[in-house]
Amino acid sequence: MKMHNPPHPGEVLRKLCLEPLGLTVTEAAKALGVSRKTLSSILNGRAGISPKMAVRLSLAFNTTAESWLNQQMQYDLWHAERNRKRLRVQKLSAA
Amino acid sequence: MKMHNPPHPGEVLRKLCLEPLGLTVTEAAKALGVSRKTLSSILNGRAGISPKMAVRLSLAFNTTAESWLNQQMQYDLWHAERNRKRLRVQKLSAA
DNA sequence: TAACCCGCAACGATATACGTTACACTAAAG
DNA sequence: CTTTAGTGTAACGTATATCGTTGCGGGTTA
Repeated sequence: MKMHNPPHPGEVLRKLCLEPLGLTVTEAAKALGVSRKTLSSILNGRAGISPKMAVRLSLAFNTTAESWLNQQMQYDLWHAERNRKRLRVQKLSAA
Repeated sequence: MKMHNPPHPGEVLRKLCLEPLGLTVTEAAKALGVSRKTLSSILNGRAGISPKMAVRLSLAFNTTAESWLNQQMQYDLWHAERNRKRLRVQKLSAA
């Protein structure tokens, strides 16, 4: 069981992509082809990274879309697992 | 570049979980705590596997939620990559 | 025939991604 | 001090997605 809160991918994006290149949010949003608000929401953890956005990031920053989606998945999964005790689910397979 | 269409996770779910246990859709849906329609949509490729659903599957079938979300991610990513040429994105990092 | 299972259409509630516009705050430059 | 650039974010609209309920037609089986 992994027990530490995975960072929101937006934080990583800012620290690893925008800051090293000295990019402003406005500049990066324009280059990515999205609105400033859309990028800002991601950077501040108010929106997730969609598959389409992951592809945009891969094109702009020469990375893999998979790595971005993977981070998003880990983040979503961690939050979903936190509430798993509230789900009433019967076991269907033998342990 | 991976070039083969990844299967929809719903197919895998049916083949690897429902059929081996001889479960009907109705039974499985009840055990998972979702409506028959919800599960049917997933099995027939009309809905994706959400993080919450992945946790339900992990509890019912003694698997990892990550494996289900990973399959969903590969599926979504493949479809997003297919249209990446339509995205107007500027490169921001040196190759 | 009757009981059960299935896919699916229709409708609503809720959430997310994305856009535009507008406002207030900050920091830097004139 | 005034102007400007950058930022966060609220409001509002649109499109799409998950998930629920209800109901219907078709298939299988007892």
